[in-house]
Amino acid sequence: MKEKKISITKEKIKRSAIELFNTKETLSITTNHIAKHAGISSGNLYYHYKNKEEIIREIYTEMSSTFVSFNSFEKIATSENPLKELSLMFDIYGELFWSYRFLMRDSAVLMAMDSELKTMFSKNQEKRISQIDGLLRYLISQDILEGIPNDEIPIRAKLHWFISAYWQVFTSSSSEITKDSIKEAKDIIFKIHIYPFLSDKGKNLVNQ
Amino acid sequence: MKEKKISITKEKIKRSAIELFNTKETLSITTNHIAKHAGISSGNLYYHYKNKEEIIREIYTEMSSTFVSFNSFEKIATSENPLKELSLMFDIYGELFWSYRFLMRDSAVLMAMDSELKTMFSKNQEKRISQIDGLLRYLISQDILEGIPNDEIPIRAKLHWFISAYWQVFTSSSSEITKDSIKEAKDIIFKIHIYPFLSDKGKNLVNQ
DNA sequence: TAATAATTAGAGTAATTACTCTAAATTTAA
DNA sequence: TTAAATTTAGAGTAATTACTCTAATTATTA
Repeated sequence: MKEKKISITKEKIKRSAIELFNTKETLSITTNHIAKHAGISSGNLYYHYKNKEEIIREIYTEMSSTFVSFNSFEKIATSENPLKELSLMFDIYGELFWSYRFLMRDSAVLMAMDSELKTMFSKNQEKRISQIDGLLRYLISQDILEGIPNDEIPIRAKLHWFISAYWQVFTSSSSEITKDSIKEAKDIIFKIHIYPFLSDKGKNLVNQ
Repeated sequence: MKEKKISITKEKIKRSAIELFNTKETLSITTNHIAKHAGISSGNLYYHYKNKEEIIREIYTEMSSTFVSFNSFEKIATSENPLKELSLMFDIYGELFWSYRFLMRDSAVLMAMDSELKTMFSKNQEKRISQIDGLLRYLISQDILEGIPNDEIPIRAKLHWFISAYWQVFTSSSSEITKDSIKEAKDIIFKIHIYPFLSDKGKNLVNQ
């Protein structure tokens, strides 16, 4: 079993990159900036990372696996109050999206610059959408949601993901991303896309 | 009254840019590519345009004013069947979005590279959203739509715009933009966000 | 301790590409 | 027809920035 040694420097590079990307214009940040901010030389940065894209991809992978670790259909399915559980899960995602907000905000830009990242993103996206699809079906099967035509489920799943993932792209076109703008995406999904389809049982769960 | 003389070369540059941006990766297209495709020299291109961004901004302005020329609240408000009129208008927008699809697809990238374009885009966006807001209120006032809480109108207007303008960003993250993917955005707005709120009167209008 | 391996600095390179400059060609005006 | 203005070509520049290379330092191991 090969042990991956965690290099402190490598970690420092990643953290610096996240902080700079989050707080400045992603496009304006060069590898030299990242190295400087990490307090190391440019050559050293390239000793740890093959190139700039690799840094970003590693950050994406980090966020992605954190996401997956919090993401559990079982937890929702076994909960007494699946809707509340879902809401909590959204709050955790919100924190995550905030920590890695440049990835959400500039996803389009980053994908345009790195096709490998685009592939990763796109694959991940498909998984999330089919997960949402399954979740909607589950909530309907449990008579928590009602009145959603079966043939609308796929497009609704797509739409939910679209809002979760792209609302920050939209927001950042006219203002800064804030924790509130992240919460806004959750609100849209719940208030506009879930609550109107609550069964009586579902309504009770929400009011609990 | 100063007459703007239309330069054939300038026009040729614009058309070439649109075609290249639409059909290739926007980021990969250089001014040299555009000049070559237009059959002129690079120096000539810069005689007509101050810089690359100016070309893109001019294309954006062109699309924007075409949009506005088709965009008429009056036409909807005076129509016997406002919903059908709205649907027709969406089809025209769809054509427009197709012709300038790189602007929709890569809006985030382009804005990241040109803050002036971002400002234009953002101002335009605000106008569209308040227009949609007004339209929703009108349809409600005419008892065509019902059941939409008043305090939800602003966020729904935002959401409608978001879907119209950003669905192509989402689509292009996993596949090519097609006329179908543009139509999909319309379908989502109508099927998911309008039809469920149709009054009996509204339903009749749709079935006409 | 000596030898080897891993890490680091930082100067320097290489490639890209937006944009400039000048002189020539063409068009317009007088 | 000649002078002036506009348009064009294309070679060349300038600036940026991702990335390389080498030599030195530090850590590890035998």
